[in-house]
Amino acid sequence: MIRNDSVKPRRTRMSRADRERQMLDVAEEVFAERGYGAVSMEEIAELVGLSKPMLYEYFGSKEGLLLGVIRRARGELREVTERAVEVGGTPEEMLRRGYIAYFRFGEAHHRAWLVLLQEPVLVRSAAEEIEGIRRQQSEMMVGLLAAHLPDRPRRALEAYAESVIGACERMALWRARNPEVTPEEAADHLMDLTWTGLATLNSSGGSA
Amino acid sequence: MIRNDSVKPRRTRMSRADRERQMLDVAEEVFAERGYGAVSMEEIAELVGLSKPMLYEYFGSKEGLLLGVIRRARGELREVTERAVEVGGTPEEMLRRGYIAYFRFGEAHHRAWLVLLQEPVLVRSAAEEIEGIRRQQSEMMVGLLAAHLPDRPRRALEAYAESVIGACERMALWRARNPEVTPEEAADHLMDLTWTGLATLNSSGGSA
DNA sequence: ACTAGTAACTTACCAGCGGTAGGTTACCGT
DNA sequence: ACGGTAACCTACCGCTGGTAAGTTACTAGT
Repeated sequence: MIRNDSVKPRRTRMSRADRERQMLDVAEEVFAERGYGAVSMEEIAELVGLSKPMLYEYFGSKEGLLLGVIRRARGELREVTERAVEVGGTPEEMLRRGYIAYFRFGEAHHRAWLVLLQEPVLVRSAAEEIEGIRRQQSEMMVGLLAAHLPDRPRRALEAYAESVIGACERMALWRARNPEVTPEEAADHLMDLTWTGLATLNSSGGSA
Repeated sequence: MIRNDSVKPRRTRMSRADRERQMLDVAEEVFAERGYGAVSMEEIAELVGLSKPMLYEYFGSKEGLLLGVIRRARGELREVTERAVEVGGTPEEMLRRGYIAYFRFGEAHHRAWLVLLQEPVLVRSAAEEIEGIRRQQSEMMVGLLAAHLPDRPRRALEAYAESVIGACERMALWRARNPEVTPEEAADHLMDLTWTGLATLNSSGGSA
């Protein structure tokens, strides 16, 4: 049988792990670029250079694929922020370093970032999965706050943690619209709000 | 021709405005309950008691329907918070009243609320629409802050506003998981964080 | 070097969804 | 009584997510 590689190019077979990473890369890019709903599985498969059923073998469903993308990105983010916080120092320094790490991650992985911030709540079945990761994020934050505010009830600390995370996410989105703002600057603004507080901000210096 | 009303019940014809409101009510409930992706237009039409093309005549597309739900809810929310802030008083009072109004709205319209917070990210066009409304939200917040912090550059005020909005949204989601937290309590926590600031929080009283 | 096994990959299909064209029915003004 | 029009329906289409069943290429054992 004659092979015509120019029409049907030789598909290089890959190991499970490599293929999976490649699929996630493609999905991440295209979800971020055009949105989950606007991209078909067929199209993703074509971009990867495979046929659709392969995606389903690896991820089970379209939701599963999105979930894979989100999980990977969240994992990397968690690693980065935790490392930044675990250096130690005063609570203020830790908080600030955490903020900076968070925004730097957004800069470096900015495609993954968009997916992470914009798509997660979509998937109903993924809600629990996401919830777990969030709880980790929140736990870390609560731990940090507990060291600094030992007298506060845990409920209050949870509320602070949740609010801080929300502020971070929104700030990251704002930064995406204002790319000239550096991670350090963004962190300064957040420190002004969450650390110094609006009350004392008009008398003290704060960020420029 | 013989009419059998028990099989095909008499559909009460309604005026444009009434039908539209009814459609939005149904869509809001079912989107919140099961998620945008898990509900078909056919099903919504059936719940309304009409056939599918009617939905398309009114809203153009499924996205359009979601957009309608979101727009209505956002409009109501904006109205409520603006009214709460426009009463005047010190910046601190205004901010606190704004928070409370925000969380009270979440309690009163809690189905609409879930749609509002969770679904926009899914649909691209909806996300853009939302962005506009958010900008209004942000504008209002910047105005409030500008009165209190006249010396800050506008860029910083924008950053604060954005962060505060993010904190609110996240806090609302947290409250959905902890229903025993009252709107006033949630507002107190947010005031602790954004007004008093974490730095001064361990020495001053703050919320219980 | 030949075969057997298996893991990677494909073609070909389906049900159900969003969306639409074109016809039908009930209400209103005259 | 009778158009006219606005509300409404039936019947269809193309495409998408998802799957069953078969094919191809790499690998290990002899």
